Amino acid sequence: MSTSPNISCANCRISELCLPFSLSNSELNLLDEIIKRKKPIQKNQTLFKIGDTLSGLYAIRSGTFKSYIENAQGEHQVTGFHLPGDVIGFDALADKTHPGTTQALETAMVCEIPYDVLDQLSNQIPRLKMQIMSLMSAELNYNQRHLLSINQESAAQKLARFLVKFGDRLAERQLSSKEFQLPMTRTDLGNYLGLTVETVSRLLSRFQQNQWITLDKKFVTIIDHSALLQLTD
Amino acid sequence: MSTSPNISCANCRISELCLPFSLSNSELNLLDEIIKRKKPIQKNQTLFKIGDTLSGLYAIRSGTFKSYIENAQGEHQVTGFHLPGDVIGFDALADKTHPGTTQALETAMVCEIPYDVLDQLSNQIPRLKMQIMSLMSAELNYNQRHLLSINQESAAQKLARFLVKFGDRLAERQLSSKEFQLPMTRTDLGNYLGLTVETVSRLLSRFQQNQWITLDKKFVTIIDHSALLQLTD
DNA sequence: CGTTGCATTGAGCGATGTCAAAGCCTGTGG
DNA sequence: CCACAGGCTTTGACATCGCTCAATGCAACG
Repeated sequence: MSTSPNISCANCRISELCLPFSLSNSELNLLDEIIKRKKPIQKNQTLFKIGDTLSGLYAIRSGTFKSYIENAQGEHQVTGFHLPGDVIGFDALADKTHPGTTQALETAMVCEIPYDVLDQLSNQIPRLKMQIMSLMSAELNYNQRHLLSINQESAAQKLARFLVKFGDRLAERQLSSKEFQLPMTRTDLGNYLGLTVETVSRLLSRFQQNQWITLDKKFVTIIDHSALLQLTD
Repeated sequence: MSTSPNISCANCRISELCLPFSLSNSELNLLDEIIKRKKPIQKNQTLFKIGDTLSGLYAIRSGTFKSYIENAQGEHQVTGFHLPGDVIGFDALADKTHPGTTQALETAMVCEIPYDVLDQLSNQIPRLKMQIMSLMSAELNYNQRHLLSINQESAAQKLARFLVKFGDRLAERQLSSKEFQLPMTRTDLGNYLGLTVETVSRLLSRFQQNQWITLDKKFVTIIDHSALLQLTD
């Protein structure tokens, strides 16, 4: 089954990721009607920008994205990387405006869930409302864990944890947790982890020397998973 | 008007903070019926602990709290400080279990909004549902900004920003943004900001030497607000 | 009045940032 | 198809900010 533009929610292979709750067929069909399938988004194109009015939430069908906010001087802070099945845009619900920019790291497909219709529909389908709250809650949790890592771990620990977690997220999507592409640049990765590019590069080299991973540009193979894990706790 | 245990939502002086949306009187009365007013929570007592089953959300009527999560070794990461009017517990919605502990920093009063009733009521009052999502979204935003500060700013910048922001949050509550108690220990503050106690202590001393603040134990007076602001951008 | 937790201050060091240079891809246009 | 430009990555030398370790001070409380 492909992720072609015209597939329905009921048949979408990532529906259990983006809205992983047991909706009835009739509920799924309701949802299906409101979802807009957008045309492909090319690498480096933005899905929305800082200050854009909230149009809707987005479920990623394929491809990966990064999100970032800016400080007063226009410097970026990468706030997350998003994979197929992720739903993004929750941070815009508060003031109906996106606080950050979300940009494709490779060609991607998304479904838009228009905000106003979602609002109505979540009244008709209580489970949908709960599901959205649950996703937002999970994001809060994820960010808390990230803060813990950022604040308390060494550069090597942060990077090792990132690699393992990224693999875990891929595994949830039936992909290999041990062999994968890192879709982001070293700079983006360093920015996310609070490290400089140079540190990221040096550490990746060291991990490779230690025979913990192999590296071919953006392609990572985790050889010694337990060594990485051990570093993180 | 006091924050006595038996006051109704309609008359609560912080209702526009904890649920700052225009509910009709009948809606307010509905909300009023479900809210449990808890007995006072003493300093160092916990409101809930890591792993506790979600009972409900909590609106703080008076007092302050800190929240923290733990890593595998039991080390704490302070994830936030909560003031009157804040609603906490959203991070437990995902798996109906609190991922962290919330502890009173001084004697406090809270209202509990039982989860199951909230769930039902949010179906009857769509605006309540939106309000909750909005609060969660705002928390996501706040955490993103915190990450930016943690990752990109120097120790002095982080601390200066914290002092200004804390003052701002007090101002939103009609309290002085320039003269206030820091309810947390230096250790908690350092932990939150990703700094050691010693660094926090040294910086506070330096800020005082620079005539930017005065310090008397936990009581802070901001003398040169603009100097602190300037440091942060 | 002793104990205990919290805060302050100093000295020294090390992890990570900064600065610099070179190499390597990728995409583009001739 | 090749040459070039620009961006990304790697590696090295060096500097420094904030951490670690240690000691002292201070206040609250039993």
